Formats: sequence, C-alpha cells, structure tokens
Amino acid sequence: MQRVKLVDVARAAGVHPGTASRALSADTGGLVSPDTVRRVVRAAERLGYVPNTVARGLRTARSFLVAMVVPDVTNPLFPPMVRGAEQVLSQAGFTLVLTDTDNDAGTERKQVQQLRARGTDGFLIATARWQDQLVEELADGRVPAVLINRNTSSHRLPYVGGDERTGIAVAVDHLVSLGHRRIVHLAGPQDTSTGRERASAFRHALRTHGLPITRAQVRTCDSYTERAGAQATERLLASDVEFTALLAGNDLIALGALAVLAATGKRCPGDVSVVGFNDLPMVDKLTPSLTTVTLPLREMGALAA
Amino acid sequence: MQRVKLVDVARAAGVHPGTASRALSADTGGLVSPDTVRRVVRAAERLGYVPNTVARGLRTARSFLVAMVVPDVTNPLFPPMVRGAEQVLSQAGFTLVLTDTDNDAGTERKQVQQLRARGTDGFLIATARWQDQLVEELADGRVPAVLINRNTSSHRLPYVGGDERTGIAVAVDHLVSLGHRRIVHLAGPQDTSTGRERASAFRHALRTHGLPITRAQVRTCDSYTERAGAQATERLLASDVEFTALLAGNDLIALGALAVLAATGKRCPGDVSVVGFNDLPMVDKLTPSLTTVTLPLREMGALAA
DNA sequence: AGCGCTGAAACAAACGATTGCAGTCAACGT
DNA sequence: ACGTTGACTGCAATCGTTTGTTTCAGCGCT
Repeated sequence: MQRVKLVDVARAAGVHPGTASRALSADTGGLVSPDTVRRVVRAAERLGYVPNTVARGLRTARSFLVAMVVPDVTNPLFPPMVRGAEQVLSQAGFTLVLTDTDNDAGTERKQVQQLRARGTDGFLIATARWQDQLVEELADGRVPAVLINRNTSSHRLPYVGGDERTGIAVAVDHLVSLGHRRIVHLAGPQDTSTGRERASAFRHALRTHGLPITRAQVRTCDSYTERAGAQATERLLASDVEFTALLAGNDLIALGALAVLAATGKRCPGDVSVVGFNDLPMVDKLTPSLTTVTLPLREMGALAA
Repeated sequence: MQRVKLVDVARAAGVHPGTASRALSADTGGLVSPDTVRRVVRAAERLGYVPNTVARGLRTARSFLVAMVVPDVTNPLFPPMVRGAEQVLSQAGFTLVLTDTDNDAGTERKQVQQLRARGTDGFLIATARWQDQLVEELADGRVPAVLINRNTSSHRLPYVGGDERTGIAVAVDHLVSLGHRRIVHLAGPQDTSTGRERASAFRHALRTHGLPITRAQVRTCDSYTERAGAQATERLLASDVEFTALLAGNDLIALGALAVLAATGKRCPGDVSVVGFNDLPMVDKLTPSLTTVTLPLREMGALAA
C-alpha cells in the first residue's frame, strides 16, 4: 500500500478529510473555495498522495475495472482487440482485466462470476455463442456488457463486429474474377455468429453471381482451428465434390486446409485457390481479406454508452 | 452489485455477521462449531452469497489482483505467457490484469502507479530494460514482483526466462554443421537482457567453434521489430562484411531480414541461411528455434514464492 | 437590528467484510 | 459447590473514501 492517505493530505492542508476529498475531485471541486482547492491540491502533490481505489470503490460501488473475456489470447485475432480496448480504457481511467476462458464454458462462467464479485464495471465479451446462457444472464443483470466479434441470436446486448457480409462478398468476387466456378466454403462453427453469418453470406454471394449451390458446398468445421480445418478438408477430399477454390471461415481453418492440400500433392495456387479470413499476421501468401483491427476503436463508442 | 451480503447470510443462519465470516473462511473455520459452519454455509449457498471482493480487499489490504505488464500484446511472444500466467493465477484465486505499455516508459509508469493504487498484490514485468528505474522502485517497494523474459542489470528481482545461451549455441551449432563459417548476428536491442545475453552467447559460441569474430559481425537492431531487422540488414548489405548465414535476435528481426534479402534478390536458403529465435507461430519456413512457451509454467513457482 | 440566505467547511454515516477482544456457558477438576 | 478452563460467538472497531446533513459566519435587505 501507499502510505499517505486522504487524512494526511487533509491535515497538511488544514482542512477536514471530507473537504479534501471534494477539493480533489474534479466535479465536486466547485463546492469548495478556489483557495482551499489550491491548498489541498498542493499538499496532495507534495505528499505524493495516490487515492486508494479499493476504498473508493467500496464507497462508490464502482471499480473502474472492465473485463474482457476471450476464448484464447493465443489466437492472433484477439490481441489487437485487447490492445485497442486497453488503450481506450486506460485513457478513461479504467483498468482492463483479461480473462482467457480456454474455450471452456465452465471456466468462463467461473471467471465472470469472480469478476462480478469484484464489482467489475463492464464486460467485453468475445466468447459469445449463438445461443449463450451466460450472455443472457449478463443482459438480465445491471452491469453493462458489450459483445465483440461474435453476436448472439437474441441480440439483447450491443454488438461490435466487422462487416462479414461484404467481406465474404469481396472474397467471392475475387475468386469468381479469377475464373472459379466451383467454390467450397469451409465454414466456422455454426454456434458462433461469425460462422453462421459468413456461411449465409457465402450462399448469398454465390447466388448473386448466378452460381449453383449445393449443400455439400458448405462444410462446417467444429472450431476455428487448424485441426478442424484440416479435418474438414480431408472429408471434403474424400467426398466426390469437385472444386477449384476454397473459401475458409477464417485464416486458421485456411492454414489447416493448405496443410492437407499440400500433403495430398495439390498445388496451392495452381490446382486449388484458398482464401482465408481475418488478416492474421504473416499470411501474405494468402489473398487479402478483411481486417478486424478497427473493432477495438469502435468499441469505445459502445463502452461510452 | 450482487445484493446478498454477509449480513443477510448471517441473519438467515441466525448468527452474527462476524461469526458468519469466520464460518465461511477456510482457515478461520476451526474457530466455530462444525454445526454452525454447516448452517452458515448452507444459508450462503441458498442465498447465492458471493463475497464482495472490494470490501474484503479494503479490510485485508489484499486485492487478489496480479498485474502483468507487457510491451505489446500484439507481439506473438507474449500471449502464451499471458495465458500461462492467467491459468495459474485464476487457479489460485487471483485475477490477472493485463497492461500493454505500448513500449512507452511513460505509459508504463502511469499504469503501474495506477495498479499500485489498486493494491495490486503482485507484478509480472515483461518490459524490463537492462537499466530500469521503474523496476528498481518496485524492488524497493513491498509488493512482490517477478521479471519475466527480460532481466535487469541489478538482479534485484526474481527472474524467469528461457535459457538464451544454449538456445543460441544450438542455433550456431546447426549453422556450423551446415558448413557456414561466416555468420552474422542481428542482435536485439542492447538495453534488454535478451539482446545482450544472446549477443554474448553468440560470441561465445563462435569462439567455441574456433571461428573468428569481428565487431562488424554483430549488428545491433534498436528494437525487436521487422522494421529494425530490415534496417540492420540493409546496413549490413551496404557494408563490405561477407556472410553466408544470419542469426537473428528474434523472429521478427529475422522476418525483416528475409524481406530485405528477398528484395535484393538473394535466395533465402540458397545464398544466405537465416535463423530466427522464439518459435513464433507459422514460421515453419525458418529453421527451428527455442521455445518460450515453458516460461509461464515456471513462473508459477516464482509466483508462489 | 433582525431575518433569511448563501457559500464554505466540518461532521458523521455509510460501503461490506475481517478480526482483536470480551463475554457466555457448559464441563470439569478438586 | 466453586473456580477454572476452553470452546464458541457476539461486539465493535477498522480499512480509506465519498457524500448527505449540519453548522457557521458573513452579508444584504427591510
């Protein structure tokens, strides 16, 4: 702990602690004479006073803590978001608490509970499932929460995300302009809004181009991982579906697909074109895709509200 | 806030709040009769009591908060550390606070101050410079702190890091076994322990192999970034130093070097061999290197102490 | 001169949990 | 039968701020 407290400052300035408190707070500063304010402020500086956030939090029921819940920090998609959020938050005097749920609903629940006990002032949820019990509970509660990157079916919480539809549309346009006619979508998990949205956008884009769609042309991966992407690709190859291009639900899935294709002797840009999604670092060999980096900035607006 | 508090539980169980407190805490549980404990615990469960961490923190001067300070979450080196730390911490009932200093000493200072005001129970510092004012202050303070990944010259705080020396040695062995004789080291910034240590290890390794060393063979980059790596490589090419292999201070520097080499027409594994350091994801094209992933686990030990 | 009013500062009660201290009561030994 | 012990539990202070409610002095007005 730091040692100097409000009482010390007050004594040094020759005023009552309560008065000192008001003098130091910007919005209650008007209640005390300019002269006293000056005296208190000077004393505070001289003593190196740093208000005790815990005590303040107890009294005001605010913690100036905002939690961000991500499935896995190791996934390169999240660090930029975390970074953006952190900058905005610390600017506004908040502290960012990061929790990695390890893609586990149980852990997530525990963490969030823990954080609520702490009096967390707000939540940024990047782990939302399409049907998400926990999110519903948060929506019921009185703590502000914002969904980021993934939405839920209920739409009860504000949501910040990229424009999946035009992202996918651009990708499909690109492939079509390269002459591809038989495109397969390696969709992300359908219990996430991104997976659903992108799959739906894919179908729509094909229709727009007048291309036929069959059920078999959308293969669902059960997670956004290389492994899942690889498995889906293996199944795809084992089937009799013909294709000249793959549009992956995200870059990790794309990487998994590339690995399998390489292993089975297919040439990457030659025999089959692969397009990813998310613009992970160091994926210059893949065709360009949508960026998610702008999200954290927008999230500020949501947070302010 | 959650509504049920200790008083409610106490009332429901028909005991005094103080007693309820003791009954619920594991180590004071012995002071109260087993029967009462049961009654209180049951009441707490029934009411869904969650202790208010803020209030507890005020009284006990502990926050169960541990802060991790990193220069840039976006750097793939850190997320695994964050992840490892977070798991250990939340296991132990602590909450991880992440702060990204954006490589700026000023921000770092502000953040740390902020966190101390919060009564943070411990710090994990991944931003240490070789000569680091802030670290010294932390060492002077009474809050436990552990350095991770980077050490300081003073060695006053416990440090957790990888074994740079043998890592570099292995890399040099590898290059030498490939027949390389003229190896250049693109060293990391010399105000970090990793940069210094690796450079020193490099010199030592060359000596071990009986290879000559000149000053010009260690080029210092002023940061661990692609840009710095690129610049150093350009300077290297502009000089008259001959070389057949590059050992980069980390993978980002290596990437920068690769880019420049490619731009100037040099073939990557053909004309010049490049070795990185840190095992970033998706760098399969580079020769294998040391992994930093084991750090967070060890850090648990440091933390426990 | 008396009255009300206003601006400024002091007072004290919270916020919710922990904990040293004191009190109660039964059991027990002599 | 009485003092003593010891096991429980109640009491109240405390952590450091914030904030609603006095208190008070000075001032203008009639």
